[in-house]
Parts: sequence; C-alpha cells; structure tokens
Amino acid sequence: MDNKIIIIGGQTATGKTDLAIKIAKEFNGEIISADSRQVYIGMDIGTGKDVKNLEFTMYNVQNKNFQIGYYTADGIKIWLYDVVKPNYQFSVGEYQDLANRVIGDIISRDKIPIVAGGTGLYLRSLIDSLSDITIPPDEKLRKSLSQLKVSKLQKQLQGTDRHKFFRLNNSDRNNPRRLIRAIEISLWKKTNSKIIKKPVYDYCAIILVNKEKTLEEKISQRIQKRLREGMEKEVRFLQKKGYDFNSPALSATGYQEIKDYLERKIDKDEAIDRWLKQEFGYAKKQLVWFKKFLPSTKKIFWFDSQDHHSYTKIRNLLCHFLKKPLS
RNA sequence: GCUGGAGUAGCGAAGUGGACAAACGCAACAGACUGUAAAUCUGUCGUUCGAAAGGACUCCGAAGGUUCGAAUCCUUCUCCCAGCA
Repeated sequence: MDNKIIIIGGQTATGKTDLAIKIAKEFNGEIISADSRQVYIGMDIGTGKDVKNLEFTMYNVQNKNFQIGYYTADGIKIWLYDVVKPNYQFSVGEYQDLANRVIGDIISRDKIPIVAGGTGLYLRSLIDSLSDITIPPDEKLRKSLSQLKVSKLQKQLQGTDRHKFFRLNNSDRNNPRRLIRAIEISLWKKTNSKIIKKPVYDYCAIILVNKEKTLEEKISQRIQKRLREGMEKEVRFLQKKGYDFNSPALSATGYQEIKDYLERKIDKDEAIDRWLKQEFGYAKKQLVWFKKFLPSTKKIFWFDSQDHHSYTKIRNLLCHFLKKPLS
C-alpha cells in the first residue's frame, strides 16, 4: 500500500502541465490540478486550462458540496478543474479535502497521483500539517467583523487569543483578513475540539523555474496566444453571466484588464501592458513563496524547465522515488 | 499673431510664501502569509554616506529677480493644450 504522490510546482508559464502529462504517461499517473483559479467553471483561456476539445467526465467521489470530474488530455486524466462557478468563494480547506479524496481514489486504482499547479498554499496543504486549515469559516462572524477597523480587530483578537495576536508579525497584524480568520479560529477552538485526520503522503516535489528573461518572453507570448484563442469572448461571457469582477475568481490576472478594455476604459495596448505586468508580478510572488515555504529537504528539487537535461534528471529522480528500474 | 489654461519625482495627480525631498494613486523593488493565496497585508521608493538615529547634495519646464525664507510671488524665455485670428 504505497501512498506516494508526485508534486509539480513552480512559476506560471514554466510548463508544469506539460511536464505532468509527460510524467503521467511514463509512470501511469493521473494529474490533480493545484490551482486556485482553474477550479472555476468557464474560466479556461485566461487561467490556461487547455481544454477546448477535451471531454469532461463526471465522477462520484462522495463529497457533499461539490461535484467533480476529470478532463482527459492525451489519455491522461486531469482532476480538479471546473469545480465551482466563479461566484463561489473557493478556499484552501476545500481544496485540501477534495484533493485528498481524489488522491485516495487514484491510489486505490493503483495509479500515481501527480499534483501539479502554481498555487503554493494548495500544494502545501497536502504535504504539511497546516492543522488549523480544516477549521471551517463562520460567514456570520466574518460579515460582522468585516465592518470593523483594523484597530478594533486587533483588540478583539487580543481578547480571544492574546498569544496568537502577539505571535503575528507586523504585516499580519495589519491584515484584516488574517485578523478575522485568527479570531474565527480562536472562537472555534473554544467550543470545538480538534479532530484532524489527514493522510500523510510520501512525496517527491519538483519545482519548475525559468531564467527571468526567458520567463518574461514566455509570459508575453502566452498572453498573445490567449488573446488569439478568444480571451475577449470569455470575458464577455463572464460579464454576461453577471459575475462580480471583484470576486476572488475574477481577480485572476487578465480578466479585469480585458474587461476594462471591453468597456473602453483603456485601449487594447494598455490592457495588454497591464496584464503583462500583473502576470510578471504573479510569477515573482510565486518564486518568493516557493523559496520560503518549500524547504529544501531531500524531497524537493528545483529544475529549469528550459534546460534540455532537466527531463532526464527528473525522470531518473522519479524512477528512484517510485522504486522503478531505470530504463 | 492675440487671449486663456498648463508644465511637480518612472507615470498620473495634490500642494498656490515657512511644518516640502514634496500628500495620494499606479508602476518598480524587497518582504509576510495555516480556509478568499492569481487573494490579502507590510516596508522602501530624488541621489548619496550610515546598521540606525541622522547627515550631505540636488530638486517642482529654463534663466533671472523679490523675500530672512519660493514648487508657491514678479520678469523674460521655452514647450504643450484650448479659444480667437
């Protein structure tokens, strides 16, 4: 009974999905997306889900809140795309739950789960304990707390969990969202005992990066490609559906910019320029995150996806990890 | 050619005699982050020395002037926009 999973993380536009498919073919795997924006139905082009002509198959993984399924690309299953509509506020906790279920299912069918995506926290939720992450949100509480100023929230947290407050750094102490969550957790703990049962996996993580200049070129080309493939149409469709462009889903890079262009607030060049900047910024933040949170234990390996030798090295690494003979 | 408006840091934009190296927004750079993470939040952001406190230098289109003191007032020049010719 192996519980091995392969993780592929890294910056946007470095070819994580392509690599995942290649590995899946070679090692009899299935892919689980770890991307906070690809979970949204109808957001395909802008989030880089390459699913235009792919078939989606519903699958019963026994979850009361969501219906999930998989796309089949090149004979390989890709899970956790298209989980909710863009007006839904999806979160790490829900991701963790769904991903664990899917991983369990894949393992039970004697296949190798390959978790691939750029949302670092989603990946981390599968390999670190992150105990409080399972504590559910309290919408009523959030709503009432969101009216308060930061200083009030700080006071409130000091009241409910003094230690927690003083453990926060300056940045988090000024972050209303974090303060509210901290209050939520502390209140929850007062009336609930923690029972957190989480699978523990043996994992091997591959982090893909590119040299900065190469990455910028790739991002720029990809934006052009997305425009050709119909990004404008996708945005128009989402507008028509009446989705809130300030929602988490639509805060994905590119959507706001193209919307502003369609509404003639800015011209097309301006929109593309802003989109590019957003995307570069995103890639940089990803790098900061991966450097910090995936400690370089012997389970985590960094590769430049532009390096021709990378794939051979990755392959050897995975053969070793999965205890398969090198061929 | 005349009349009116305007020229402020990478961009946008406040400031209209002293608390101005100059609000604020964007961009940039650095960072934080255990249920919104492509989110949210923090710091830096004229140059320079310093770990910091702080110091030095340059600065609000250009040049000159008034004033103890000028981004702010005056003169000339220059560039831009609008109206009239």
